[in-house]
Amino acid sequence: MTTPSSTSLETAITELSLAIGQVLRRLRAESNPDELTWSQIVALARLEKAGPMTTADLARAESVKPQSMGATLAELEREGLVERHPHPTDGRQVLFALTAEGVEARRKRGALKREWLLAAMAKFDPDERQTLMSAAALIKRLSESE
Amino acid sequence: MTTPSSTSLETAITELSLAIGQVLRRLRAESNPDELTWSQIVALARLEKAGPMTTADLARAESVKPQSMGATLAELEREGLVERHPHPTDGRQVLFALTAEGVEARRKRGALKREWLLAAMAKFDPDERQTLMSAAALIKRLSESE
DNA sequence: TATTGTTATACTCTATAACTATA
DNA sequence: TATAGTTATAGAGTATAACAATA
Repeated sequence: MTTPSSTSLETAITELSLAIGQVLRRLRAESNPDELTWSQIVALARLEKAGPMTTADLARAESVKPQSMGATLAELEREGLVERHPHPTDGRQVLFALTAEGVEARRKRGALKREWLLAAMAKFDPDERQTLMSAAALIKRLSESE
Repeated sequence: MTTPSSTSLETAITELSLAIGQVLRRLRAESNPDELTWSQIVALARLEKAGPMTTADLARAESVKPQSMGATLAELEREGLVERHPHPTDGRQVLFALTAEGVEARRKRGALKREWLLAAMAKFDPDERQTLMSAAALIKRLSESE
């Protein structure tokens, strides 16, 4: 833990985590009153990819507490972007599913963030884009670590 | 914007941004009552790297509003981790600098997050670590885009 | 007993708006 | 006028604690 190589690994980790934090602040800042919030986009994207899920499963998948995910889902439900269905066999559980409006909203009301990222990525050369795409998969594994 | 290649770029971008968000949530979750918050770590790291800075410069560097950075610095000052110095020529500006306690705190009170990241990185092979380190520099450029 | 979800409450982070002091 | 910083207020995101319903 005190060898030169782990020290440089630690420096690199600091740089990586600072950079990650900053990109997320930039993404959050790309917004207008109609735009979905980041946590809403994340929840909708997860439901679209994985199909109907319970609050607890969504919370586990996104590394937040069930109460926090519950608040996000309550707001999405209020806007008609998700709807709840009873679980077929377990009366405690509630399955949340995207509505047609939810699919539409995810495409349209996250546009500014997507456009900012696309424009920023366009400034990289193909090799650099490839590195970022490879890194995306690794960062995903990183977030699932432990 | 509708060609196959930009579509796959867009998919990759979505994956990248979701992964980035999730890593940051994991990092935030690695905490105990003594641990510094993420925004405190970021501000201390910036001051340590770049030397004394004004609120406005720090805010620009981290893509937040001066008022937001002011709140972070006020808390750090209350804990004795930074101190303010008058600007030599401009009476409006205030230069914030790390104290000895600030240097110490950055090393010790962000330990859980650093340990989690180190442990997670240890699970990658050398090629993958190299990809992540290259990506760190690119992600930094991404955050500075525009 | 353990799990799912809800309600209540609080803290962090960030924003906007209005203000003061200095340039 | 323009800029640096402060104060006041609000909203998003998340957490913990206490509870009810179901398994």
